[in-house]
Amino acid sequence: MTRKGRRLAADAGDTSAEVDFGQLSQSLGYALRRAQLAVFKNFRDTFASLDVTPAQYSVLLVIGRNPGLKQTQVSDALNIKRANFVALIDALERRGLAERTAATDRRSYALYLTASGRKLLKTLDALNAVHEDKVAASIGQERRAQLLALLSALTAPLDGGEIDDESEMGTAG
Amino acid sequence: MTRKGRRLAADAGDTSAEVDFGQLSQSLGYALRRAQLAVFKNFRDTFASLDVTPAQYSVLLVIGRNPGLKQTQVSDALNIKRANFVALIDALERRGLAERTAATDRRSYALYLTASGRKLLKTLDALNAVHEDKVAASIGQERRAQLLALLSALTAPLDGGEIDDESEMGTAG
DNA sequence: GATATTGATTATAGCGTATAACGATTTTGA
DNA sequence: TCAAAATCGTTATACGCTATAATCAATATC
Repeated sequence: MTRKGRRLAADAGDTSAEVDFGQLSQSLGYALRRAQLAVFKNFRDTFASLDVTPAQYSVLLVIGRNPGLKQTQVSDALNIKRANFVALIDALERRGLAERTAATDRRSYALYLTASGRKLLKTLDALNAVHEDKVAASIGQERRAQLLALLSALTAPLDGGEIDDESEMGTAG
Repeated sequence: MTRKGRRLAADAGDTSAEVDFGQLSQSLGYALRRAQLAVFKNFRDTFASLDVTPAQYSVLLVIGRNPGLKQTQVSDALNIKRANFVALIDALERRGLAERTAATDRRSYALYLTASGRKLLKTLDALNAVHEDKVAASIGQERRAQLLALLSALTAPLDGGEIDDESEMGTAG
């Protein structure tokens, strides 16, 4: 029996008592939020033993693949305000995973991973593959790829190019 | 060469300078996060004139569709900690949109929308339809439905049922 | 009727995010 | 060349969202 509206049993009122979610059941934003929280929770659980957050992994990954970037470049790429990036890179440096080195432009630093940072990143990449597999398990690789495609199709226009109020919409299929 | 990794032009270093995102480009979590932020931003923009947040809309909607629920039931349904729900419902009550009324169980309140709350909710529902249309415009109704289905298929198992570490995975397609 | 549980609340702490302002440095353009 | 503007990293700060523990009143349990 596939109920269309999402419903939950209320632990409190033991009788009947299910909650009608109305249009929330058809809301992309609500579904995205729930999915994102669930996936991030899985990520955090997977990475908990190494004490690495999603944001930290993304920073290590970007520095590892783009050695020598300055802070602004990394933070811009990851949509992190440069002011908030300071504490992030501080923590990674304190743990001996990344380092700020002098750049030709003396206002900035060139960021690199340390040997230990590169080594950890390899572990993290492997863990991340495990995490992605776990997440994809419920829908399978094919649907996972579909989902990725749909998400970037959804994100790109909202993110960068403004949506014109006057533009025809709804028949993009 | 079609670069597989997502890349961004660096505004700073004018030459070359694109950022390699590596496995982030194929990460469901990262894609979900970006999509969710983009969609929520669109929501906030759409609802800004009425000063209603996504959380507030969800509360009004659930109370409107389930009059008489107690705070715990609403907050549980929306995955809001009951402690944090207090300020939320306080604000709605202060604005004259919802009200706490005496319940038979005198520890709790029965929540209802006021007349003004019901009226606003109608406006919000209309606005929400506009918002959803705007969001769906980039991918069309068909793909929007696909996306919703994929998201709930992804969320449900991670959310409720634990994923067994020993279970076979990856070939669910 | 003593004890445990529930519902709402307060206080508090943490994290993520946002802005403004600052000092040092580099770039610019008159 | 030199003053003004822009850039880079940083600090301070504030807001929102989330999480936990503790409290009080009321109810349920046995």
